[in-house]
Amino acid sequence: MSPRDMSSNSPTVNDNKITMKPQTVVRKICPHNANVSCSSCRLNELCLPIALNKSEIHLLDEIVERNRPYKKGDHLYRQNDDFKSVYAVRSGSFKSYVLSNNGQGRVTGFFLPGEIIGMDGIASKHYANSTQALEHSSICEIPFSQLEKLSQQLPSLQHHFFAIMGNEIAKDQQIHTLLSSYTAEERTASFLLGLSSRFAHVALSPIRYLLPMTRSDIGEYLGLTVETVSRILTALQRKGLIEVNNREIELLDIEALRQVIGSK
Amino acid sequence: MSPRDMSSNSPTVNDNKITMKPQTVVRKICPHNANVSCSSCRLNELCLPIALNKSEIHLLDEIVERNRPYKKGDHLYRQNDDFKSVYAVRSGSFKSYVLSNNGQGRVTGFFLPGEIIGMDGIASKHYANSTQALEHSSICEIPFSQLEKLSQQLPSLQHHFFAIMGNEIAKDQQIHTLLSSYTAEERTASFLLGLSSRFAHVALSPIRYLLPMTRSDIGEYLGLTVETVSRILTALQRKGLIEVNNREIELLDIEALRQVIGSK
DNA sequence: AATGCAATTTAATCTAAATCAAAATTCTGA
DNA sequence: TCAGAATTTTGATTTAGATTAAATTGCATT
Repeated sequence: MSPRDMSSNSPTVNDNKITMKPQTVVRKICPHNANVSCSSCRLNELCLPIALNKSEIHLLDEIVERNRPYKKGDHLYRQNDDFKSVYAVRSGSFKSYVLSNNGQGRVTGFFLPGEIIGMDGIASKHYANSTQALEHSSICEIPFSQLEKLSQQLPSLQHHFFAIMGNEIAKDQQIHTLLSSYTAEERTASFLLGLSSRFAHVALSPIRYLLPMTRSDIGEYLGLTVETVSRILTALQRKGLIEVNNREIELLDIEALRQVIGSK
Repeated sequence: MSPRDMSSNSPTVNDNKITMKPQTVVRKICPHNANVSCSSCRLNELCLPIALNKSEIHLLDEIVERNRPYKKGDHLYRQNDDFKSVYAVRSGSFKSYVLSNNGQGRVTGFFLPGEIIGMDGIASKHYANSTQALEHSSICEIPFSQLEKLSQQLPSLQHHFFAIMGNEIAKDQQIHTLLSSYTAEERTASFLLGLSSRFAHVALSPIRYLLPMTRSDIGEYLGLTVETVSRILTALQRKGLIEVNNREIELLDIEALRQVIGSK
C-alpha cells in the first residue's frame, strides 16, 4: 500500500473554486498553501513549534515535509501500513477509523488544525488505524526518526512531544469514561462542547461551526447509531440548546449543554 | 494531598504472612522486596530498562526510587495531585479510576507487573486519575523530570519511552472500539483474553489466574453493571469456555473465546 | 467459631437505544 | 438542470443490558 493513496472510499470531486481558476491564482488564494514554514505558520503557537525559539524552529522546519493538499476521502495512511511519520493538520480535518472483520467501521478520532495524527503507530511500527481527509485538507508530515533525532538535540522539543503524547493519553481516557457511563444525550452534548473548544483553539467560532463529519461518523465515534445521533440533535434543538442546519451547528445555550453532562 | 496516602477506601488488613513473622525473615521471603536494582529485577526485559545496556541501566537505577510496599487500597496518587513521577509496577496490581460528580467511580485502567502508571499526568502536570493498589503491591517510582534528563543522554531510553507512550495510545484506542461496538459478552471475553496475555507476559499462567479486581471494577472498566459481568461469566462457564471460582479464572477453550469476538 | 460487612449471584421488570422500515433532504456529477 | 446516490430524519418495534430487589457466599475481625 502506497503511503499516499489518492483514491477515495466515496466518489469525490475536485473543489470547484480551484479547478476553475488558473494555477497561479490558486497558489495565492488557496487556504491549504503548502509553502508556509513553521515560523510563519499561523498554528505555530499550538502545534509542534510551541516552546521552541526561532533557531530551533528553523531546525524543525528542515525535517517537516509539506505535502500537496489531500482531497476529501484521500487516505493519509491505512491500517497496518509501516509507521514512518506523524502528521500535523495544517488545514481541513481528518478521521481515523478501524475496520472490523464484519466490515463495519468504527471511528477512533477526529483531527482538526494543529492536532497530531499517527501516534498509535509509534510502538508497533505499524499504524493501528486508517486515516482519511474529511474535506480538502493539508498536512505537515514529520518523519518520526528525524523527530527523535531532533528531540535529542532540543530538550524542549522532547519535552513538548512527551506532553503531546501525554495529552493524547489523557484524552483517550476521558473518552473511555464517556463511552462507559454516559447516555446518548450526554455523549452528544460532550462531543459538541469538545468540538467547540477545539475550534476556539484555532481561533474559529466556538458557538457556530460546521461539522466536518457525517452523523454516521459521529455515531461510530460515540458508540451510537446514526438514528440516535440524529434524534438527539433534534431533541437538543427542540430544547433550545442548539440550532442545527444540516452540518451547521450553533450552540445557543452552552451553560445548559454543560448542565446536560453536569453530574458526570 | 500527600503523595503517599496509606488510608484506604475499604477497610483493609495487613498481610498475615508478614505481620506474623519477624522482620528479618520477611525481608528474605517477601515477594515485594524493595532492594532489587533494575539490573537484577526479573522484569527488566519488559519494563523501562529494555533496550538499555549494562551501564545505561546503572544510570537508570540511580533515578529510580523503590518505595516500601503498598497495602491493598493504598493510593499511589489521587486525581488532581501534582504530577511528579511515573511508576512501574514491580509486584501486585493497581487500578486507576475517576470519580464523577454524582459520586460514581469509573475504572480507567488496570496495571500488572512491568506496566507503567501515571502517563495521563504528563501533559497537564496533574494526574487525571486516582490510582490505588488492588492487593499488597510494590512499585518503582521514576521522577519524570529526571527521566526526561536521562532520555536526553540515552537515545535508546527516549526511543523506548516514546514507544511505551505510543503503546498506551494504541491500547486506549482499542478500548474505544471495544466500548463503542462490542456486546457485553464480547467485552468480557476480550477482557479475559487480554488479562491472559498480560499474565503470560510476566511468565504467569495464561490459562489459569486470579482476578485482582472485583466484578464491580470489571464492570466499571467495561461499561457494564456488576450484575451483567456476573451473568456473562456464569454464561461463559455454562458454555464450557471458562471455569470460574470466585476470583479464580480458568480459560478452558481459548479458541472459542477468540471466536466470541471473532467478527469484531 | 461467630459476627458483620462486602462481594457475588440470581431473578423479575423496565428502559434507553438498537433495529427495521421508509420518507425526506442534500449532495454530486453528467 | 436533473437523476441517482448518499445522508438525514422520523416512526414503530424490539432487545440487550440496566435497574430493582433479594438471597447467598466469602472473608476479615472479634
